[in-house]
Amino acid sequence: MEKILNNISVDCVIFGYADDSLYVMLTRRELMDAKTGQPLFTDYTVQGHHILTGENVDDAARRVLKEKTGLDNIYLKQFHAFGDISRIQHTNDQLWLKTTYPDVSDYVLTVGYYSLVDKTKVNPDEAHSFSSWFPVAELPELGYDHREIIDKALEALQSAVLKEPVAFELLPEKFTLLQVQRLYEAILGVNLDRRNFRKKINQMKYVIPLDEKQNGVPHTPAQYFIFSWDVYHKTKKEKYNISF
Amino acid sequence: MEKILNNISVDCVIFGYADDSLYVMLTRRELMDAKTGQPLFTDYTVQGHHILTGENVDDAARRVLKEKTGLDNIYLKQFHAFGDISRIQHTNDQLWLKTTYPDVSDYVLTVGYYSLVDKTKVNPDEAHSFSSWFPVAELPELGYDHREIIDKALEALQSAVLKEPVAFELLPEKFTLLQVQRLYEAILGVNLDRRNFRKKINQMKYVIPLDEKQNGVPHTPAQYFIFSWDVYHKTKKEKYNISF
DNA sequence: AATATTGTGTGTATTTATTACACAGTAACA
DNA sequence: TGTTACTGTGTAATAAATACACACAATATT
Repeated sequence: MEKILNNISVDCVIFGYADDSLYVMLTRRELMDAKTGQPLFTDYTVQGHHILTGENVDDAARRVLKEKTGLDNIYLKQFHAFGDISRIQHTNDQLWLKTTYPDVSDYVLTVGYYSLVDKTKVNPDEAHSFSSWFPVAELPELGYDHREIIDKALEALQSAVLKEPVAFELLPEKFTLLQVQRLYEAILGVNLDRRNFRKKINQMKYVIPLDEKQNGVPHTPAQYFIFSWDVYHKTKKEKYNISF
Repeated sequence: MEKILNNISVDCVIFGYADDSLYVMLTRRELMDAKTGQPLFTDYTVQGHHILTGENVDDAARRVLKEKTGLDNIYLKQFHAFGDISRIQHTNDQLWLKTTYPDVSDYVLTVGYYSLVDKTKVNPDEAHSFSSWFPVAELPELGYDHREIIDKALEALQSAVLKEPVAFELLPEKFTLLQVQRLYEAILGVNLDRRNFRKKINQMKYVIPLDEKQNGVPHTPAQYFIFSWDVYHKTKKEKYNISF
């Protein structure tokens, strides 16, 4: 019999990419006054859930991601555990918990994960009815410590894409160099020089040009590339460069 | 009244530096057969403890570090949460828990922290009687999933010292360039070219030469330097260099 | 007094990476 | 036929990474 552990949860910061922009999936939280039927407050949270008995914490995160996006086998990475006693102590959070989840403990440690999904592949029907996408730069009011969680998730994602080719996980199998650049720009929040960026990517042996070009685009068709994890793993070297 | 939370703990991987080498502090775990008085097994674990009610998880880690080393205000960083159901399921671990901590839950999520201390400043009297230092390259048999925890802690430390000047936290206020180099070599486990390393450090404006030299050393006395976090923070720039 | 030991301080040539920057061309569409 | 939007390309300047050798100073050893 699966029960929830009332003091351990996971929270998934689901980054969605589309239209050259980065979004976060958030769930609306609205508490109604029992008497008047008026909303007491409205805010948003990232997707989370308590872990179940007998469940690995990584599996709990995958479960939440699957529930909210319908997606499996997606890049999903733990980035930090949040365990301050104050994290669920604000008035709205206490009200919400007491009325909605009376069994939850006073103290909940949550393990934060982020993932990076193709926003266009998340079927709105599969997403939870109260969930929607917000541009990372324009977040609404957030519950609990979820502002901190999202900030830290974004920092972790930004570090990750500079150090490992995880961004390629998100691109279609065949992609153009502009697609790679736009993705990096969306994640990092900066503009990158096109020619220098292409030079950089071109020197990566594991980004392999195909004999195939775009079709039906209203401009010079771009060459397609594929990413090879195989070549990547076979050719990568340890680097010991101090850079701060 | 402070109680322990029986399903959440912290584990501190305490790295100690001395003699140009990196060590890990481990605690001996020996279970005796109640009848024969013979040891059933002996192994080692990193220092951990369950968190207490009303305690921030970061504070729990600080508490453990203080208990085991007597040290306060030391670089201590959370690096990963470990929450697989199998992590305390091995025979020795179950035997140990059932006889020693019967109240502990079947499932314990642990939050891993690492710290970096001056091994020579850890007073052996203050250290737990069963604790001792092991070179990172020669670890004994480890309990639970502590091999994985230590491996991941070391990777996190290695990444951290390349990206941020945290290694300087460990050096004495006044240090020589060779001391910096030896510390990096110990943490990274590689040899670095002396002239290139000095060139690198010398270009850092926040590593400031003093008008003071070593004394009583059996070779040319080296110049002392200090590290300035102030200058560091004032001069640091965001970098967006892809490097993998 | 001589010598061994151990670490200090210094420079250059080569290669590689980073940065800043401009123009001609192609496919679709209006 | 022009407009739009993106492709593909190169160079000069600067900065960083790498590989590598010798003279010197302070102490300890004989």
